[in-house]
Amino acid sequence: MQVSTATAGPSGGPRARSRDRATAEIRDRLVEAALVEFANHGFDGASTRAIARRAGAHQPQINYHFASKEELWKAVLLKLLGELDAATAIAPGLSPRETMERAIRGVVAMGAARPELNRIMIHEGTHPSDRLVWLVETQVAPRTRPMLALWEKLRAAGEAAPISPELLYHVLIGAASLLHANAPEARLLLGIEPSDPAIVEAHADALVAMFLPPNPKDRAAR
Amino acid sequence: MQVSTATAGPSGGPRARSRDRATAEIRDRLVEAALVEFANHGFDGASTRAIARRAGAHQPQINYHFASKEELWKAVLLKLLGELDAATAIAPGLSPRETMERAIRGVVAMGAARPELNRIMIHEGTHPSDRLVWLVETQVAPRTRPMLALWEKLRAAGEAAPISPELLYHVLIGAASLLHANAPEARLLLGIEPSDPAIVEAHADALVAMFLPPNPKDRAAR
DNA sequence: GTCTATAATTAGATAGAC
DNA sequence: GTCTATCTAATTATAGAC
Repeated sequence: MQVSTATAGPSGGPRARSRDRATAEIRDRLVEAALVEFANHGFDGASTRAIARRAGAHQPQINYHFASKEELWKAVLLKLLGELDAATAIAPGLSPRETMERAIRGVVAMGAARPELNRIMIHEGTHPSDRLVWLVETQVAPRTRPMLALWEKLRAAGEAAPISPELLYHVLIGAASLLHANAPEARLLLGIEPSDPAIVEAHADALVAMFLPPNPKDRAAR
Repeated sequence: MQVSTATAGPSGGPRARSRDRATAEIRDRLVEAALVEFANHGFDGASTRAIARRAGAHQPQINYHFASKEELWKAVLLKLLGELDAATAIAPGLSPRETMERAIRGVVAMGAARPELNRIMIHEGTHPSDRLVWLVETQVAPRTRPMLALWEKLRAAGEAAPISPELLYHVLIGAASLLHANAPEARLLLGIEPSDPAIVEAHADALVAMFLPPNPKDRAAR
């Protein structure tokens, strides 16, 4: 990564700050363009020329602002995962069941708003690579553990569908994200627009009903 | 692979049949190799050289046996979809519920045995292309319609989870296939082997329980 | 920081000897 | 049918003028 080492004064006069702002902007434009190209064609299938063109920049600017295509890819994922964190942030004071419901709705909302994250993860997950190891070990695993612990608690309380924690992650993410990751297919096959708010809500409702079925004890208590 | 030098007689002596057999064999080896490369890297990311290497052939043989990379890709899908049909063939005399249960178990079994089909479909579904149009219109749509009709029947009978037919396809396929499509990720993240028969069975059992929950009427009748 | 030019490699496809 | 050589185009990355 190219750090903007100030050529200006000791540490940042007005001009240096203005230039830093411009640098941050072009970097973000490149990340936004790369996110789409990586999501559409996979890492190998995406070309830095197409990314630069989409960003309104020249191809060598990628190697200037990022050390390599791979570093650009990592920047893409860090940005998208930050947005995922915002969409699934846990609110304090909620019951385990409410927490899980919020997580499910957050995952669906994120998949609809930013299908690129799931597209990229799905592309990468199909074959072993150094990128996949980085992604799983440093990003996915830390985010997954709290959800699996929560699931075990719900299962013990009889409030969760009969799915083992080992299977939960892929069953839930698959059920929640494929419609959006493969939205172009859904448009052709079903003639629907997966990002339509009414569909997003129906989708989330269905998943909550399936993964968090009504608790028999609650029904008895009513 | 060296074939008998025979140019053989006018139309189909023993030697011609032997050559046809050899041709069919190399074609299938190329299809099997292509299936893995397309599944791992997507259409754009897969190279014909890597495919030929995996098949123990030379790169120009692909253009000799298939008109183009795209025709090879279509041959891959026709083979895999034929196997899917075999795995999900409907048995006569079963109730709608039993038929749906068999379909769910067949989809899971196919995903575990041939993860390449779902990997390729997932790669293609992320962006519009002529290949996607061909895939959806000529292959996916005809196979999907009977399943959706069956689902509506089950929903009307109160035997199906509360998912609209429009959402069913992607929710079910996502829940059933992501674990296998992204098996390399699951191995790293969870330390499990998704093709393990015990996991395949537990996975299918969980999906059947979630998508075909016990019918309240049946419970009342017991 | 940008942009032109280009190096070094690889892509899909073809020609022609065998 | 196979296989070597090769064509054209596209790839990531770099050099250097501005």
